Amino acid sequence: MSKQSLPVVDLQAVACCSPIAVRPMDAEQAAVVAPMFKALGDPIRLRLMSMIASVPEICVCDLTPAFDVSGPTISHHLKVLRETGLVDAERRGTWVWYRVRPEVFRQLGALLDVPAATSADA
Amino acid sequence: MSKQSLPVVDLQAVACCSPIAVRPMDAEQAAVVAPMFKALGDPIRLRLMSMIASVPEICVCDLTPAFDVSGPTISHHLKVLRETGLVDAERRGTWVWYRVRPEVFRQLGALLDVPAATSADA
DNA sequence: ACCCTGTTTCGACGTCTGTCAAGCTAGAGA
DNA sequence: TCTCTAGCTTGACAGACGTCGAAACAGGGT
Repeated sequence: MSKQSLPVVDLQAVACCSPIAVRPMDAEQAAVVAPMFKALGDPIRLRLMSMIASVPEICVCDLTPAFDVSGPTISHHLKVLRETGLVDAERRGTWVWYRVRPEVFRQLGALLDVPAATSADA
Repeated sequence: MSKQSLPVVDLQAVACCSPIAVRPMDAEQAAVVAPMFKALGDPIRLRLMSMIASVPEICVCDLTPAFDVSGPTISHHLKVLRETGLVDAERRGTWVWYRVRPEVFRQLGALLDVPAATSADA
């Protein structure tokens, strides 16, 4: 479980970024951030992420029934979200609980911010 | 050029969405939005997007030299961004100019917003 | 006509997706 | 404590999809 092996999401690299509508991203930043967007680029993972993000924490047993794919498939997708550092998992007794990593999630959102008066507003 | 064939980005479906940290996304919303995140899920496309978003508009001739891949490859990635509806292209004389579609871009960012006091803050 | 810019086509290669089967962990019952 | 069962994850595989470049094509200037 990722409780004891939290993926090192070079938060520095993300946290120091301005919104992409403000300053172009360099290659290293892009290499760190792209996998996160990629992880959200699958409908199932996006829904998983939204289900996890909209509550403090949620049990896998509540996630799986919401989809038409098998348990292992959900587990695979959750693994992608975990390895990308977007979510954190913890086993408590029989069940595994997932929750978002707010710092990572927030930074990701910050990249897409559109500052009030940006040229992109044209 | 996509000037005369702007991809219909069911903006309704996106615009009506709360941030995913507020309310889980249904399958249809996810199907519309996921391709956009997917488009940003490649380091080259992410950098292209950031270069385009950080200025009012930009010429392909300024984009291509910034990367170590061939012209056709850049063109491929730009096509993905175009077809996803994230950017718009227009030929003016010899060169093609790209610019973001602010509504789409803004809505995408809104999905990742973290409302001030959300449970995700735990 | 010729050249330049950018896109498209096509093919090779790698990566991702989803299922089945097996493995592992935790709690329940004897 | 030992075994049984449930819950999830991991491994291995086949099929689908994405990535990239060489070459061919179209649009525009001169």
